Amino acid sequence: MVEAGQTRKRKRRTQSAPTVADVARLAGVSPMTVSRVINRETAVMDATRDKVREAIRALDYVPNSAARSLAGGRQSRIALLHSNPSASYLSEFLVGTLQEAGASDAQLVVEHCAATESAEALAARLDAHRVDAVLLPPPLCDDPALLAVLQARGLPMVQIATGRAVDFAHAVTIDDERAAYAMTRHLIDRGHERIAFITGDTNQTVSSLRLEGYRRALREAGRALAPDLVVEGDFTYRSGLAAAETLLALALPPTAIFASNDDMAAAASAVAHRHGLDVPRQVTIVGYDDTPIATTVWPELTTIRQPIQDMARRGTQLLIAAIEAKRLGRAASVHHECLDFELVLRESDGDRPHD
Amino acid sequence: MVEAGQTRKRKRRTQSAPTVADVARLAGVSPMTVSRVINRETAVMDATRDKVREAIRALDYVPNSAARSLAGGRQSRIALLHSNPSASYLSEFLVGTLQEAGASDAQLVVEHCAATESAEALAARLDAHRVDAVLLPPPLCDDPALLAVLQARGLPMVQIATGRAVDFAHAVTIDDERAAYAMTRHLIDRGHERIAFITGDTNQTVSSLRLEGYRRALREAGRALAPDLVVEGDFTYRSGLAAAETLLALALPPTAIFASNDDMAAAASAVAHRHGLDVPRQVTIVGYDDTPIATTVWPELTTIRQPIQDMARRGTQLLIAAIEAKRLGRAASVHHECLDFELVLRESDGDRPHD
DNA sequence: CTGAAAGCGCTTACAG
DNA sequence: CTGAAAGCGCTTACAG
Repeated sequence: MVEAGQTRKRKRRTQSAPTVADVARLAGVSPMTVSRVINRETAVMDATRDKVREAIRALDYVPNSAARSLAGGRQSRIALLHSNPSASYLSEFLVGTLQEAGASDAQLVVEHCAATESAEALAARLDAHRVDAVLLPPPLCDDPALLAVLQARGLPMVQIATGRAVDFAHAVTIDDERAAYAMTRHLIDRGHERIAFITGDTNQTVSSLRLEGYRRALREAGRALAPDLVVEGDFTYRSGLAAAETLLALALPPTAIFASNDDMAAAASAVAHRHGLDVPRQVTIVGYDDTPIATTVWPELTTIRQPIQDMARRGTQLLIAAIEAKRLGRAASVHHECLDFELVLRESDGDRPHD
Repeated sequence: MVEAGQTRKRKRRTQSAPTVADVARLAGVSPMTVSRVINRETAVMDATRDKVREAIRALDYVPNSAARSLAGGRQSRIALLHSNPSASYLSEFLVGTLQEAGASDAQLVVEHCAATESAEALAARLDAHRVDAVLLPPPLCDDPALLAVLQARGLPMVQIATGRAVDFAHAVTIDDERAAYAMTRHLIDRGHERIAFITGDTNQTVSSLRLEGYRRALREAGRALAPDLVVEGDFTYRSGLAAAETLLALALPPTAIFASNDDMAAAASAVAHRHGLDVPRQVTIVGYDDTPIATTVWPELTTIRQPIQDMARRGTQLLIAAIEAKRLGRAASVHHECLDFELVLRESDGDRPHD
C-alpha cells in the first residue's frame, strides 16, 4: 500500500496533535506564515491572517510550547523566593504567577528561603536552577543582602509590595500610605475621635508607610496625635492580642482600632469580645490585607484589599520582558508600578458610639 | 579568520549553555551515550558512565527540558482543579505539586472551579488546555459528576484526602478515622470524660470518618456516646462559633471539645474566652489539619497534621506514571496510598479540670 | 507580504 | 554496550 502524500521515512507516532504544518496545509500557506499569525506579527495580509485563523480553529490547533521554547531559544526560568509564613498570601501569589508564566511559556521555580540561610547560599541555589529572574514578595523584597547578591549576579528582579523600591529592581506595589490614609479618613467620617493604630513589624518597609497614612489623615482632619493610641505590633496575632489589651486598658480607650493587618485586627476583635465589648457597636475594629482570616472571623473585618494576583501577574510580566531585553542586549529600564487598592467595607466598622 | 573546529553554517547565538554535544565531546563518547546516562539507563558500562558524569560536572551541564519534551514526545500537562477556599491548603498543595512537576518536566495548569460551573463545561476547559491528567484536592475529590466526566474522557486522576476512593481513580489519603481516634484517645488519656465533637461538612466524605474515629475511641474506652455532645458544623469559623455556644450552654458542658478542623477549633476557643473560660485550664480545645490558624490563635492549637506537600507530590508522581503508562498502552493499575498523619501537641489541650 | 532552508537540543529507532 | 541518522514542532535568518 502506498501512503497518501509524501512517504514518511519511518519512525515515531503519527496520531499526534495537529502541527503548524497541518494548519499551513489547510490554510494553503507556509508554516512560516502560520508562525507569524500565532506570534501576532504585523506583516501579514488580513485575508491571509483570516485563512490561517480559521484553519487553527478548524483543527483546534494549540502550539507546542516545548518546540516554541526550543526554536525560539527562550526557556525562561523565574524563581519565586518566599520566606513569608502567610500561606494565604503565597497561594494567591502563586496562582497569579502561574497564570502569567503559563501564558508566556516561562518555567516557575519555587524556593523557600530559611531565615538562617545566607544570601550567597541562596544565590548558589538559583544558579543551580539556571534561574533568569527573581520574584520577591514581602518580606524578602526588603532584604538588602539578598537584593545586593542578586544585583551582583545581574539577575532581573521585582520587589512586590515593598515600601522602599530600589533603583536596580522592578517594583509592583500599592500605595500603602494612601490606603492607610483612606481607611483612617473613613473612620473619621464615621465620627470617631479616638482612633488607635497598631503598627506592623518595623523591619518591613510598608509598616511605616501605613503609620504615616494614619498620621496624615489625623493631621489633615485637625486632630491631635495621641501617642498612647499608637501601639507597636509585629503582624502576628499574638502581638495584636497584647496591643489590644493595652489599648482597651487605657483610661480613655479608643472607639476605633485600626490594625496594620488582619491577623492583628482579628486578635483585637477577640480581645474586645473578651472585655464584653460588642463589635462594631461599642468598638470599631478594622484590618489591612483582606486575607482569609478577614472573612473567617465574626464579625467579618472591614479592611484594605491588595490585588495580590494582579501584582504577581504584573511582576511576572515585567521579569519576562526584562529577560527578553537582556537577551537582546537592550538596556534594562526599570519599572516601578503602583496598582490600585480597595477599601472593603464589611461588618466590623460602625459609627462612633454615643455615650 | 578560520573558526576552530567545523565551520558553523550561519545563524543563531553561540554563547549558550553547554549541550549534550559538548558533554559528549569532553567525555569522548557520542551524544547518544550521554543521553543514556542522563536517563539512567542500564546498558552503559560503568567506566563510560563515570566519564560522562565527570564531563557533566565539569561543564555544569543541565539538560534543556524543552528539547527533552520535544524529542521525547512527552510534554505532560497536569491540571490542579480547586474550588476549596482554604488558601493555606492550596498553597501547601501547590508547592508540593510544583516541586514534583518541575522535577519531571511536567507542566502544571491551575484551574478554579466555580460551584456554578457544570462538570461538562469544566471538562471542555481541560480539553482546551490539552490536559493529560487531573489532581483533585478536597472537596472536588468527592464530586461524583466531576469524577464521572473525567472518567468518561479517560483522564487519569487522583483523589487527594478523600474518604471514598473510587476504583477508577488513584487516591492519596491519610487514615482520617485512625487520626480522629488517636486524638480522642489522647483526650481520654488526659482524663476527660465529657468530650464533645464538632463535625465537618457532611458533604465531604472525610467528615464521617473523623466522627467515626471519635466514636470508636469512646466505645473502646467503654464510654457512653452522649448525643448532645456531638454538634454539627460545616468547617467554617462561623459554624464553630454556633456549635461551641451550643456546647458551652449545656447543663453539663464538656471539658474537652474536638473540632473537625482548626477554623472551628479557633472559633470554639474564642467562644470559651467570651464565656470567661481559660483554655486549656478550664476547657481543652483541639482541632484538625494544622493549618496556619492553628498557630495564629492563642493558645496555639493541638491538632492533627496532614502531610499536604507529600500528598501533593505523591499524587503528582502517580499521575505522571499513569500518563506514561497510558502512552505506552500499558494497563492502568490504580493506586490507593495512605500516608502517615501526626498528632501535634501544642498548648490548647490539658488535663481534665478537677472541680 | 510570503516562503524554503537550516537549526534549536534532545531522543527514538535501528544497526552493529 | 555504543553510535550515526532522522526527526520532534517550531522559529530565525535570509531571500525574494
